[in-house]
Amino acid sequence: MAHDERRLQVLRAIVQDYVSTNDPVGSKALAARHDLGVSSATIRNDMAVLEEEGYITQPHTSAGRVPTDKGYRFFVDKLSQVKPLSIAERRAIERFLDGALDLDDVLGRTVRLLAQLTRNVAVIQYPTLARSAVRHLEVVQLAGNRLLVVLITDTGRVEQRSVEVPPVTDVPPGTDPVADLRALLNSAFVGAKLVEASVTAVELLETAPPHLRGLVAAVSATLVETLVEPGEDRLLVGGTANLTRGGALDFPGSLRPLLEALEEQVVVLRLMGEVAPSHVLVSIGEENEHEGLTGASLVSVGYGSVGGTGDLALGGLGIVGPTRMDYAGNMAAVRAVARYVGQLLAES
Amino acid sequence: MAHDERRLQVLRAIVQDYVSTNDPVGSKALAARHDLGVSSATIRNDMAVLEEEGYITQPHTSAGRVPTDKGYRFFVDKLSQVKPLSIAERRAIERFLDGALDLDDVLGRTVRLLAQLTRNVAVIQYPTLARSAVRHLEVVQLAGNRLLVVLITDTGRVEQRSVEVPPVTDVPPGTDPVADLRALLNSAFVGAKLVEASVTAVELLETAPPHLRGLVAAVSATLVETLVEPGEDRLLVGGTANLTRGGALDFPGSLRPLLEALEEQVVVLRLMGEVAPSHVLVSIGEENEHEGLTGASLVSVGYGSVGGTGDLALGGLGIVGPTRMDYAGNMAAVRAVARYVGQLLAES
DNA sequence: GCTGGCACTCGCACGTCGTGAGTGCCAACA
DNA sequence: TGTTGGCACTCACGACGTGCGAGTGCCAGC
Repeated sequence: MAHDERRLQVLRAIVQDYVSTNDPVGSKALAARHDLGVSSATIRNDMAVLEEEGYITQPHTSAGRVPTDKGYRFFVDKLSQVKPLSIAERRAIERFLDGALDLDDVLGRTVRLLAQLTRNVAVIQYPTLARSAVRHLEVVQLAGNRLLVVLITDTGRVEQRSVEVPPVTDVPPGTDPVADLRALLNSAFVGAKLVEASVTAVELLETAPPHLRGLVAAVSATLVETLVEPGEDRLLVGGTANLTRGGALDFPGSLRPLLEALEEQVVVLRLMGEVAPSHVLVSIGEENEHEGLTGASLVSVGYGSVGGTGDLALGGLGIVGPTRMDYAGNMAAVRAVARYVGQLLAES
Repeated sequence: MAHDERRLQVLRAIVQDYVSTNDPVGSKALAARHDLGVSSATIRNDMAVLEEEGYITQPHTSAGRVPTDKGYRFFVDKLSQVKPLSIAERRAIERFLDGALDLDDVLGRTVRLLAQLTRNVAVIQYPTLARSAVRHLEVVQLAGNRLLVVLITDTGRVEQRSVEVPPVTDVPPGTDPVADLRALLNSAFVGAKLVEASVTAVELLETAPPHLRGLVAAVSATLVETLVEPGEDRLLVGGTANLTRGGALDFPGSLRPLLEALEEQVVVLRLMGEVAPSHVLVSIGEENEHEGLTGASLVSVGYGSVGGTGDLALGGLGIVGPTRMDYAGNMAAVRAVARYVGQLLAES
């Protein structure tokens, strides 16, 4: 029907106008700013229907209309057109990210870049341990019966854990248990995916020389814990200052809960969940379960790719902002940055 | 003079009342809440003098008085009495920090603890590299001619750097340059303070076998850069949600500049500068040079101690909050936490 | 099914005004 | 000389009233 078609255009126009002006948009203004070919009266009728269907709402009688979460959702799914990045933006991405050396550096630059590009809070997850492989393991003796185990993954991530180990007995003369342990661990784990580590650990324990078994058991246990627990994934957050853009308008319930949610990284990590590099995930307002985020939207996507299918990501990155955001632009920015980061990491 | 004495008590009372109520305090309320033994009229006279001297000011005619930065400064220097922590607070510190294993864990817990205890933003600096000694160096071959160098310090801090190295020529048969490099670096650097590293590096370069000199030079250069540059010090920030406590009252110019300053860690790091474990440093409002912090105060102190004199700290920790804060309480909390963290780190 | 017209609603900005906390000054007192 | 009660004055703030105007819903006509 021609009706439906136009109604959707009205919805699109409302979203666009509201996002750019931050004022509830009325039928008259809409007719003036977009040539929809109909009068404001007709638009009013359409708006009434849209409101009845729950896509828009009015803050108070005789104010303009504002999109609801459902309205944004529809806009994102059906109405928004891919918005190619400007050349300046593409350039900014390259200029910003080229020259990064370490993983830390790459992620740090990325988060700043995304925050600047989208003028929102940017988040990036460290490459998830579960999908990484072991490049090297280092064991250093600490005071007492504690060992420091340093894990270096093929993505360049470095994690350390302090491990309490049982005392070693029956050491064959002329050998160094720590050095032996190091050699043993490396020969067993290097090159293995971390998901397989628990299996490897069991095998290793059986074949290890008796006097090292205590050490191997303790260290393996820590390694396995470290990666089974998804809470161990780390998140980098940047651009929180952007939350204050637009005064207190954007986040009515004050931004305290939002800041809390961002500090409790788990919340955001769970939301980003299983993002794939191929598909930008948008989570709008009330769709977010955590209460601190119910007034915000998250746009995220996976970066890097693991395995042949390319549908597993090394980690996720994205932005957090008011529901009233430029979804099309932000989706494009997030996707472009993720792609570039993926390339960068693949090179090293 | 008895005069002066009483005037100072008036100033103290004003600071205390204002901090707890967040309302400009008038002569009458002051006379009612504190028994200063004089009437409100007399207090008015004292207030006039205090205002003339710049310790207090009135937001507008016929409102109460509010302390100026100078007033807070005087209060902190001369008037505040040490406020011992409650038993509950001491307990909280122990409960919160005991059971931490890694350095990361200790610092993470500390920052959360401080934020919770003082209800402000907490910051903690990683143990500064310059004052740490090398416990171990690890070298891992990356793709191409890149090496990953991992530095483990005696404070448990782990830092990695990716180093571009020149191709190695004239490798004697049967030797592994990377393994040789690792052995060489460890025998030279382990146990050495990082401040002396540049000297050590020069010596090492002279004695190294010719075919390894390129590698040694590149890696040493990176190591030296890493620690000479104080900007490499890292900062952990927590409790930013506390900035929103008290609505927009506390930070009139909105908290955007403050959030920016906190993200630009350098700013805070420079402010904490050379904190000693023995002395709590308070930096109030306009005393802070960085413009984002001119509406805030920083209370910081060093933790851990290096060398016999005990006046060099491993790093600093502290809190950032509105100038209108409970200085006495916060100074006590910061000092107590720092002392405890110092103990924790000394044990390991 | 679209349009212009019209009556109606109601949040917001603005001006007025009373209130009260707080001040400065002064004369009297110790 | 320092303290006190008294008094006139100031002025931010909140309550109240009001006009404006954007926006709406509805209806008759095309």
